Amino acid sequence: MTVTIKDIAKVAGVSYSTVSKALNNSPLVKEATKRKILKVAEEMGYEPNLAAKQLVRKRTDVIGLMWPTIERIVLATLVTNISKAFENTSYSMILSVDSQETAMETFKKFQVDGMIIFGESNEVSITQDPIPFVVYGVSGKNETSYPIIDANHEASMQKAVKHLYELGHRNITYIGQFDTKDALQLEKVEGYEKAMKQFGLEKYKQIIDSKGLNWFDGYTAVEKVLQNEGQQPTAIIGGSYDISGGIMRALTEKGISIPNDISLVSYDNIPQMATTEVPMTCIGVPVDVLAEEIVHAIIERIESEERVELVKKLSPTLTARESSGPPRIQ
Amino acid sequence: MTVTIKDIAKVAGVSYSTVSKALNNSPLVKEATKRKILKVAEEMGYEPNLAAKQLVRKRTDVIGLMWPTIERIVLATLVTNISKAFENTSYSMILSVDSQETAMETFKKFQVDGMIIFGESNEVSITQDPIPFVVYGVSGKNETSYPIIDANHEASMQKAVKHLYELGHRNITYIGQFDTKDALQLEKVEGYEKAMKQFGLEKYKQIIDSKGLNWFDGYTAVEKVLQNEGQQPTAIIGGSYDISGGIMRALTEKGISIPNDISLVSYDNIPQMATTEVPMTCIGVPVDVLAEEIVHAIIERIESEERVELVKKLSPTLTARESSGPPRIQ
DNA sequence: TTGTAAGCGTTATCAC
DNA sequence: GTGATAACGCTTACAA
Repeated sequence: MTVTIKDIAKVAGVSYSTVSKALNNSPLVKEATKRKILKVAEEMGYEPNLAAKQLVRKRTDVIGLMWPTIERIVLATLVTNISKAFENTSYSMILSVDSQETAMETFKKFQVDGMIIFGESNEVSITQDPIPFVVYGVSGKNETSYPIIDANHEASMQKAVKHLYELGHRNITYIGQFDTKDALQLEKVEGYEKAMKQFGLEKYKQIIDSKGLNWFDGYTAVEKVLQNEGQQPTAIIGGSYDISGGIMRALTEKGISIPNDISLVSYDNIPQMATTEVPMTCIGVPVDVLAEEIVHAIIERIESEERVELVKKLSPTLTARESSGPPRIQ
Repeated sequence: MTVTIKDIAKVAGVSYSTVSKALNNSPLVKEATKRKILKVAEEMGYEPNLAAKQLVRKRTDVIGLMWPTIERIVLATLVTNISKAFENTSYSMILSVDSQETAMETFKKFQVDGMIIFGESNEVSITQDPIPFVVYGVSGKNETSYPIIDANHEASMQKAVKHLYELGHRNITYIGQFDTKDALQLEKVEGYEKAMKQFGLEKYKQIIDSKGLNWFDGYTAVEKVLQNEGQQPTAIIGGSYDISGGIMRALTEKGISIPNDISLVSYDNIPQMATTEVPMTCIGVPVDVLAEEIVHAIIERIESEERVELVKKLSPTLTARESSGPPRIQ
């Protein structure tokens, strides 16, 4: 038999409402009794019944995370981090890998207090729903009716170029996905272009379309770079963790030393960047920070009345590692 | 305000206990009233309250899936499929990506009816817990106290070799991870060895250690194969989806035609195999079948008393596609 | 500071 | 067939 507050009450010799108060750490109960009750509860192996609690409190302290496309590793890392971030809060998290509709159903059923939604294109259907949520994705230029957490991709590229510029680089090439509808990728490219302009490096500008976001896309793109006539880059910015991994591999195989011959800076600020063949300099919002922000955002959304600041753009960080250094003196 | 059965009762002009019965499709209520009540419920947008239901029924119809390592893609596909498989049942699924302990807590909190656990090495701590579960992983040779769903890896390799043998191949090389503690990988290698022996191909046996399970590991392994002296293989078996992808790429790049010069068969039977550069012949338990079996197993575990058949080994299927064909006539 | 009791939305057991 | 009514385990006024 599972033990309830009534059982505890009997053993502790108090009424069960007192037990309830003690368990909820209410100031209305004397310290001594509180301690005693807590001790008894502990001994009896009491586990609160969420369903009962929920029935009266009308809330679950649970957040649902909607993640329809589980097959991208950077997001996997983010999910893990979000999950961790919740451990320091009074909320816990459940995850659904179903379609938005199915996920919504599940979450409604469990009566989650809020939702985190991954994805760029968000169905309007969601908006009219009463349960609070935040979206992690590209905010774009248009207005939204729902809150979006986004990274400042422009600022990222700006920092990357600045870093390389200050090291002395001028020939800085960007390798990333270009011919796509993915707003995130496009923002990266734009950011690169702006930054190059800002530093007066327009004539050195070179964008290589990796065609995709995977390891191999970076690997093959290097070929294109090397085959290009004219000036060779002294530095490359890779558009994603996977792409940069491929770039690094390809350079190494060709006997091109990183960073002595070519410096490499990668988008995506995740811990895995520290353990690449050559530890990778990277830019982006560190994934743990990102996770914290997302968690914070949804909790605030739930707990506070005000609906300010729909779009939140997070500032990126540049983490310098061995893959970038000054260019070889010509 | 959310609508409850009492609200429905008022509108429909019946008692709320009748509403409850009607909603649960009880035979104790007249067809006519049932229809009326259902209609009213529909119109009022009634959504049952899981917490209340759970409080009295002592069950949730929810299964928890524990998935601590979200960063392997084959498992991602499996999770998606399991999630889908649950749609045809009365259960729904929630997912935790936390450690076993944290996940257990969450699941206890929600009072899930059962759990599916991914992983090979399973802590004993689990075993003494009252909530039913099944494990998906390698069953190995020793006894277990808990039910395991596993694929028959030996049979897979046997089918792969048989397929190639019957096409006329003799020089069949296996590329996979070898120097590892991962029981699953070792079983594959063992299976290959047994199968080669069975078909009298021992002298053609060749195992290439890919060192890892990723795309690039397959890609580089091809180099080793080609550099080997002596007979070149006319067929290769790749140890995983990713490995085989790398193998395929490497062969294509070297101008080696698949399947004309070399046939390729891959482990892992997932839909993605149909969309590789050359559609891939593969072996393994089809992921949808696997999902169905897992779902079936946990439900049975929950609903039936008998505790038979702890280990369940699933039979693999060979799906023939374009990447394998008869060897070129010498 | 503690206890009593109402109520959260259901299901299930009776009686009518 | 249908309707009262007692649970389920908990929180929370309100009373003592």
